[in-house]
Amino acid sequence: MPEKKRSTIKDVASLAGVSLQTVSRVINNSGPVSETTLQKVQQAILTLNYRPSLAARSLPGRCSYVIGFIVPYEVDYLITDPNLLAQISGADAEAHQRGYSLLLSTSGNSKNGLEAYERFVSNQAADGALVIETASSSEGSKLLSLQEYPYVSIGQDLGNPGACTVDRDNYDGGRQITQHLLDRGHTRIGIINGPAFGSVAGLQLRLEGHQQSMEQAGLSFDPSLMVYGDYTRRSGETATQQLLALPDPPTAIFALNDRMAMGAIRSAQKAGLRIPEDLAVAGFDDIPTASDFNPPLTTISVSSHKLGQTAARMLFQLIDGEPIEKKQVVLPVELVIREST
Amino acid sequence: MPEKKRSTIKDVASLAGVSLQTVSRVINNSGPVSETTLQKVQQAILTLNYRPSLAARSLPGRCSYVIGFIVPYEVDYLITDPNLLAQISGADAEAHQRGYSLLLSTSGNSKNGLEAYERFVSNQAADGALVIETASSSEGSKLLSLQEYPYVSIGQDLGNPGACTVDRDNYDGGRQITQHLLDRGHTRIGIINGPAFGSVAGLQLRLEGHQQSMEQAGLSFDPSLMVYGDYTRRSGETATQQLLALPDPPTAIFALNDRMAMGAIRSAQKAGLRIPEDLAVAGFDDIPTASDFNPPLTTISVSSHKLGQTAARMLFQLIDGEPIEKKQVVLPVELVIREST
DNA sequence: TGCTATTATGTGAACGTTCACTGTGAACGG
DNA sequence: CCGTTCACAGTGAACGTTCACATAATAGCA
Repeated sequence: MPEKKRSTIKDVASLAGVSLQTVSRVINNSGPVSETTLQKVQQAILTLNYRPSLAARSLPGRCSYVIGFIVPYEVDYLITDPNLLAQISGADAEAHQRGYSLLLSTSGNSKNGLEAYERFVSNQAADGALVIETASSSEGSKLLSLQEYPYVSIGQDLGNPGACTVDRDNYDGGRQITQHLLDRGHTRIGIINGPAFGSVAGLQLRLEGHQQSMEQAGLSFDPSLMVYGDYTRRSGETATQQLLALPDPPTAIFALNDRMAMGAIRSAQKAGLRIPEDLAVAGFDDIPTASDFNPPLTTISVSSHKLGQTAARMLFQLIDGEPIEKKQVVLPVELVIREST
Repeated sequence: MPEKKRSTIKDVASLAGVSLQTVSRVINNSGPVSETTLQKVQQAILTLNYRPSLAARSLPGRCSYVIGFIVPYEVDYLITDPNLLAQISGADAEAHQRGYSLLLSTSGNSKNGLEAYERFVSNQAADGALVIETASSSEGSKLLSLQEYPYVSIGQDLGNPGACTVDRDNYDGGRQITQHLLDRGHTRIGIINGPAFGSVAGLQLRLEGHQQSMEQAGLSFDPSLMVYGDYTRRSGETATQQLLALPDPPTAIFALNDRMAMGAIRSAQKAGLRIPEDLAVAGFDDIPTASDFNPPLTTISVSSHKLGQTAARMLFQLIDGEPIEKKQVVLPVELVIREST
């Protein structure tokens, strides 16, 4: 006979023959309980399949056992980012382990993206939030830090230099890709950058890594070999056409993300070039389809799952008020050499 | 001077000079309020930037203003599914519009995937849930329906034929792809199916659509032209090798998802075949990289955003206790013809 | 033995909101 | 002019949990 009402702490208490408070103590083991009562209570909890109500628990000013994950609205780019879900999943895994749940906000249909941030702060629906940083997210982060709301940025937080952030090592990635191309004998390396204006800090670092490698090899960075795209494959194609039309075209292209790299390859193939013999192409991010591409793409890989997990772990430190030794965490990246270079 | 405590309904009431209940009435417009008091209260709410506490609101047995989204744990396949996030985003948009938030559960690290389901039911953390149906999710759905927990399946709910489901029109998709290949003059069409055992109902429907088209054209479905993969690109490659090794190999391949189709193309190219001249290949799902592929993939497309949105809308009907006229909703699909056929 | 520290349990209030009532006046029909 | 109805506002309790405090029983020590 299934009960209509869910069992409450009261039911458990009366079944075990103890007071509410004792049951509460058992649940949170927040106080001394004798061995015998402990067992009685645990037995009762099991029998009734009792679970504390999240709402009631968070009411007395405590925590909500929920963390937020904010994905700023960015037309289609982010939503189709295959690595994003893995980041979310990583954060969820970490949250789950601590008995937390994950509240996702894609800050959907509201023109004013800030609404999503405000909800988190004043709703007290979540004890903290993870924020995917993009070109359009800095306002939101500023709002969070202003309210002293605990949050961790995934990516560079442009608005708040002192904020806690977790990011892949973009600098080292740019360095490694370039070094790899240099090792292959290339000296003229074309760059397909993101948008010229409003470019994200991550891309800037990739570029700096590139320059560093070039200079270390005694070469100088040639701005005439850099063109701009907008992350899409199509922009990678047109960018490549520009590069190949140069009087002295590059023998290798480093696209700052995989999609543009794929566009570059396609564009070059259409022009009759063989990859990698006539033109080497490398990307960045290692999206799942990078290995499926034709030819498979050399790129920079970082575990998105770990990225999310690390960020979540940091957020919990923040929530618990623990001191954070390192506010900016940079995750190591891995060069994945495939057939495109 | 920023207040430490968030403002409560009490603060609003005293500022507006009315009782708590009146404020509550304004918020939920659940009762008659005179024009003048209405304005006073609204003014006070604005001044204090007041937002009702979710926890307190859901405590008196009402709803939690949260819906869940359960993604069953499936090694890497689902997490890297680029369409999944769009579905989530669609559901979130719909939820957002109703003042709801979305609690995501990737049922992460718990071996026993059911834990995620139980949490939703007994925690009363969410008023209902959206469930991505996979081969491994039927147990969980059964648990939900047993507890009379409101939920909507995305995909076919194998465990509960009476459940509310939203799905793309797999049958029609299979039909359209096959018809398209027949129109191109192909009569021997190879099929790359999902796993032979534990295959999902969606795939079965795609196959039935295929058969229907074949029979309508006066052809019969040839089981010897069907091989099995496991959704991955690699399995598509080996499956294609099998098909091409046949004494009378097919001139076209219909892979039941895009990834396997990509594997098929790559495998055929390696064997020296031209796509689509020597072999036409079609997929299913229209993952973002399908158009980026080389050559771009002919496939079946459905708006994932809309899928999630429709499911959420249905869930809200369920939660509100509204009668559901159609429990199984099937979203129309679109044939996207690209260069691979 | 008596006095304090410790362990184990129970009691009442509080968290912020909504629900079921109760109480006003005013409008209306007879 | 009186009873009924309505529009509006307020009051107290309840939701399920935890917190601060009070109590009872045990143990430790002089």
